Amino acid sequence: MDPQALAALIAQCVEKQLKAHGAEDAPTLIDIALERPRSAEHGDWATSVALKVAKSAGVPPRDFALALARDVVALEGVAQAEVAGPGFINITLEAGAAGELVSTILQQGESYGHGDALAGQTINVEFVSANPTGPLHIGHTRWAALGDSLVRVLRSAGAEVTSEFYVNDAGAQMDTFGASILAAIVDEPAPENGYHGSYIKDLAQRVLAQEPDIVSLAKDDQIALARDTGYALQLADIKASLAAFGVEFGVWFSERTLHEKDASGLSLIDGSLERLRAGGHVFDEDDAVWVRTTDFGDDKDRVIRRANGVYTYFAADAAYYLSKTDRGFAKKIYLLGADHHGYIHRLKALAGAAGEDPEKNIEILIGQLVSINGAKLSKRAGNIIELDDLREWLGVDALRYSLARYPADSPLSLDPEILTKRSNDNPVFYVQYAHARTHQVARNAAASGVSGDTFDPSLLSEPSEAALISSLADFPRIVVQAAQLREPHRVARYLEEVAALFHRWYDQARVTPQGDDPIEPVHHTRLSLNNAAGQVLRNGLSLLGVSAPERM
RNA sequence: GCCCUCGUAGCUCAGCGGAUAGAGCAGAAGACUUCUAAUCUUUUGGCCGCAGGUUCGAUUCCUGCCGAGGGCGCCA
Repeated sequence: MDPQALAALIAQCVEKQLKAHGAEDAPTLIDIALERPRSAEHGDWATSVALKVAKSAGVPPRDFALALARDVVALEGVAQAEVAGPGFINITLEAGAAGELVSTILQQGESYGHGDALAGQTINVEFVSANPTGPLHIGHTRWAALGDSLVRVLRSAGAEVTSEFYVNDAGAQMDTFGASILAAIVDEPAPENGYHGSYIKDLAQRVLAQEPDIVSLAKDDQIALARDTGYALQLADIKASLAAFGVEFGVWFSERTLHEKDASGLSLIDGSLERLRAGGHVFDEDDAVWVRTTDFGDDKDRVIRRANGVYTYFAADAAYYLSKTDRGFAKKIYLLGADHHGYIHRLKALAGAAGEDPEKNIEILIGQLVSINGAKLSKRAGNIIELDDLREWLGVDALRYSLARYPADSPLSLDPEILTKRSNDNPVFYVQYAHARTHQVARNAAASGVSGDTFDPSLLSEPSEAALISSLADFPRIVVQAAQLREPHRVARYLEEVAALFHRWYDQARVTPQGDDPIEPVHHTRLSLNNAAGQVLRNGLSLLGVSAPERM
């Protein structure tokens, strides 16, 4: 029996008890809040539903729990239902009923963990969105790992998700970028506030190789050519870095397309301003056009078009936001670095000014900085640490896993020595090793004639087996939770728990008989449990973009 | 000055308003003629920054304070 089915049955029991006490409100499935107790003495599953609904029934929680427990224990497959503490109900399943889950997992295979909790939601997740003026650095690396895992988790929960990279390819920084490359080509010092760092010199050489005639052009044309050629090269590098990191984007959205005039001479930005004006949150003052973002919690109103008629960056943000709406995304998720947190109010204000609900249609996840060995890194400075270097140094798996196992808002300092260790210190190896071990066990089983063709779940009666099974049963719920809370790190933490329970079980129960002992049904049955554990570990790692090796 | 995030074991960090606050590492003691010991078992270690509030119940939600980091533009 899986927890969802159990929760549904308990919901019926609760409903019955509520009616018996004359209360009207029937609880939803969420109210059951079936959870896995930390302590094994508390059974396989526990619910605090009695504490929550007792008030509406007008009886003390413990009395309600006692009555409810009598109904629950009568359910098929339930071995025990005990009331503990103020009114918790601790449920122990019969070994056979719990073990059935193993065949469910093996049947569903890769799709075990997929669900429809977020079905019908169309979500746009924008992340990384680095300026195409330089290589991706360690901060981008964190957002790439986190954002991509979030996308996978959301999809697994049934949402329709598009991952998107906003390319800031318009604006003065692009000209500075072009001028910086040009300076390197003609061997002049970099312009003030320009980009330096050795990658500019590399780009300059590649631009020169591609456009050898650039030196003979007029100055403005030189800058434009250096800019556009360098941009194409740099963006291709960024795409290649992300692809090597296992991160794919559905849409690469160019900011320039927002500025382009259509046949009637109007750009998307022009149109957006008029749409916002219609919403009533736009006003004119000092010859400039403003959005009253203070209506939505911003600390000051924002200029969207300057007195000189030029749009601000905020105008492009507005047009971009509306573009997402026009492309059918009801929910827009932005993953931004901590240095962009000042954008929260103005972005939410955009949603409000556009006539949408800032609480529902837009979500902004702010991520804290990462450091390695306490060193913080700056993009403009020459000492950036690149994603590519990190990947080659630590490997995709260790890097992605380490970055995805912490919540985005937790400041993070990684220890490179731990990331390269092959032991318990390093959680990615611990989890991957557990997965490899399931394959090793299966290989040994096959070699000694344990086929798994007999499956009798009532034989899975060891405490370590019950613990492993109920953790495997929890996977779909963990995925939904990670999706709803936008916290993919929950998957990683869960996998570490499954790995620990698997290792413990491996230590205590054998799949292949020892020595000359005969092969018995329990061995076949345990092979199925072993394989189910491997499946869950594999499915979970895949949500994090981490490989699941069969041998280590 | 205003805004955002964070403050949990010696360290790095988990913790969906619930039970005795957890994991790994570090410290102590054990288990290898092994299904790979890359593992497992036992154990030491906490005013959950401080003070109030809401609640049957607060590490969790709210307010204030203290501390750490980051950010404030008619820049992009």
